[in-house]
Amino acid sequence: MSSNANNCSSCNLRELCLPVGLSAKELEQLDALVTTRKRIARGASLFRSGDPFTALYAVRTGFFKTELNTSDGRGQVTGFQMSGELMGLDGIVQDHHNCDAVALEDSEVCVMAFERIEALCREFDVLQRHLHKVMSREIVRDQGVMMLLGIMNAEERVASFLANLVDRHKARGFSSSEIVLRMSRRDIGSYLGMTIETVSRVFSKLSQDGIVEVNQKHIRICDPVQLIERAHSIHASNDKALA
Amino acid sequence: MSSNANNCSSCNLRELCLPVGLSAKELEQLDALVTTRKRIARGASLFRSGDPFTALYAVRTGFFKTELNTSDGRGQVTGFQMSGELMGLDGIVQDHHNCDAVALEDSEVCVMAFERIEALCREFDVLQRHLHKVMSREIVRDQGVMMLLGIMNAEERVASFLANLVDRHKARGFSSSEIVLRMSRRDIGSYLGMTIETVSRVFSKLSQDGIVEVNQKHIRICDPVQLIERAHSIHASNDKALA
DNA sequence: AAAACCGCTTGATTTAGGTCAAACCAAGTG
DNA sequence: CACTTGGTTTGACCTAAATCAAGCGGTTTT
Repeated sequence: MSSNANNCSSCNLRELCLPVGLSAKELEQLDALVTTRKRIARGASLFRSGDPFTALYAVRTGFFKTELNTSDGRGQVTGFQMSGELMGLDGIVQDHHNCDAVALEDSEVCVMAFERIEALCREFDVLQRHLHKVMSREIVRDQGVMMLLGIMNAEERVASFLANLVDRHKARGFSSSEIVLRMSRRDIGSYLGMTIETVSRVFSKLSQDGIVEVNQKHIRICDPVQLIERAHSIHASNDKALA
Repeated sequence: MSSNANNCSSCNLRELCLPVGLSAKELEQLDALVTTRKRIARGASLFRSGDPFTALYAVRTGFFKTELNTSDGRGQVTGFQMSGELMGLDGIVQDHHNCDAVALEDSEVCVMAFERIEALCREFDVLQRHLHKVMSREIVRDQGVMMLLGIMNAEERVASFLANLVDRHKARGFSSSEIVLRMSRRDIGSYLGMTIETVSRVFSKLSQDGIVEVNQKHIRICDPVQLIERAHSIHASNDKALA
């Protein structure tokens, strides 16, 4: 029994979460990486800003948001994490976490002690390279969000957000036309730097234009091509580029 | 002669750029890290999006911006780098760079072959930890920019930007009250997600309020305390937090 | 030295998205 | 079942910042 044993080598998220191309022997070592699992109930935090940093976490099942909280109680959602994705990289630099990780549904994470990760990385260059790629990917992702917040209008932001979710669903073999939003409009608004009202209005607009069907948290992508169009139009003043 | 020899152990930027607490033997190894130096003229690029990734770069002298360019010719400045700061981390994940690094004045960088960095990190855990901290710091910095772009108004953005520059000048032992902006208003606007006109207006406002004196690229910080105040006021609607 | 140019500032006007307010709609709950 | 409650939608109005436009020093060109 227990075919979903407590190891990475048999995990079906391996290709998303951990490096490919490891030898059998290396894979064995890898299984030593995940020391424990942890269940987080919907609404609870995996870690909070200021908590001591000891481990990285991979989402096994469920869905998370990470957010920064300001002194005045407002917050900025910095990302959403789904199965196979990592959390906690922000904690390395100061040995404590710099954001909150909140479960948006009942979730389970793999706990990987960072000391152990580092030790293994010193032994296996493939794993080392993978860790560096994971961190680099996070940097590139963050820069994409900067771009979104810096130069895109409301419609482009929402379209990018949806297109991105679709991609990540596809990568997991989920339906790419039918997605269920795990986060509230407030979270979406915070992530995209706009109010819930504007998020709602853009959803309605995309719906009117036949690109998506919106039913509360249920989104059907009717026209994925148009969706990507909307994500990349980058203002109306494209004419400058032509001149 | 040549007391500014081609090694890290004698570089006065070491504390910013590389880890402290290395033994003499480790420092020797470290000197093997910087294989070459490279001069970049003002306006020239150190690397461009799409270039193959082979190395990380530390600014030795000068000043850089990194920016993402969109298909339509618009760009988003993602950061400014001064002496001791690293560039190129974005390139690891896909083995090619994901942004352009442009010198804003005649500059010199230390070239550190990434393969060699990784090899040394497998040997020295102190260096390994340092590299991870550097990457984590970049992630935390990026999240700070997200916050800036997501929830701050124009004045807060500009004040944060200036306060940040002041901090980095301090860390280098430069004057903290007198700074020279190396970048154009356009670059500042792009970084802060606003137009050059708005940047200019906020500078004028801060100047009228006696917080700074602005003379083209020369900025005198008259009231650093007030400057930080302005950076953190986070809208006028703080009352919610009190309720 | 006039002219053309470039980056910056300032003013007038417009607009995208924020704010305020009301209604709507599921999902609990007494 | 009426009644909260909390998230969402929609409409009316407002404002911060964008856009449009003009002028202002420097600096380079001719």
